Amino acid sequence: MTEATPEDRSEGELTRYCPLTGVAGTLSGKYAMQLVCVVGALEPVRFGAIEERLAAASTSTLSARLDELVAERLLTRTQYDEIPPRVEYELTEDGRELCERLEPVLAWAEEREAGSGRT
Amino acid sequence: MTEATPEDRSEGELTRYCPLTGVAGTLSGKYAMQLVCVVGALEPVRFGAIEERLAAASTSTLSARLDELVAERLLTRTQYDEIPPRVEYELTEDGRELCERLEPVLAWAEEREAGSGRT
DNA sequence: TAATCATACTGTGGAGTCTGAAACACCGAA
DNA sequence: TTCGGTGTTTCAGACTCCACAGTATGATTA
Repeated sequence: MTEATPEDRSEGELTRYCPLTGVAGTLSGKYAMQLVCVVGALEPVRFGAIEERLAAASTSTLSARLDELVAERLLTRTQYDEIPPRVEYELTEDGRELCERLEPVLAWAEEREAGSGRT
Repeated sequence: MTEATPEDRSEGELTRYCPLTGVAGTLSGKYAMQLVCVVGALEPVRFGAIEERLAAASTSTLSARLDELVAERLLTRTQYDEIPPRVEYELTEDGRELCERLEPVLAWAEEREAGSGRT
């Protein structure tokens, strides 16, 4: 019960980052963050187009991740009963909000990769 | 070679999100994002303090994640040869940049968890 | 007619990675 | 001698990912 160090670090917030539920957990999946941004950039976008951009991911992984994101209501899946089948993904409003916040992170990460002067 | 659909989506960017190297990969680890922000908020911070904030993660996971982040040069580890041992983690400049971009994401995610009106 | 194509997945097996509980190492203090 | 406080490492089990093949439908082609 040593609650003697609340660390009034002025930062103020410091909310409980603990349980990693919902979005935070979903975003830990491989390609999840990229996926959100890819959809955000191309929407409405079909499965095949996503595959092209994220060529490194397997279809099953993509499919799973997509399902998770839909379950989290970050994006919507619209299926057109045509032949051949067509499915389109779009961001929900929540998804768009997330995407906006995520983009700076990814952009920074890529830039960092690029200019990673090894020495 | 059907390069007929460059999708001049005006968004302009659309950089290759493909290989998921470096930071993007590291951030996919469980608690990685939270970890960066926790260190950012409390630095310089000791291992034990991190554990308190991220109580849901095990020490080994934390340790591994910390190592990865150090390897990515997102944070520094300073070990003091005292008894009992003391180790302090701090953000590097890169880490701080990342943290700044990450915080909006996490804040939003938490907020969303909180106000997840089920209907 | 029969074979082929296009799309968006789904299923399988195995390889690989990650996880948490507990044990470990250290040495001063009691 | 036993204890206490730190941070790291071990280990077996759980989980995730990948490559690849297969499913379904109907238009198109030979």
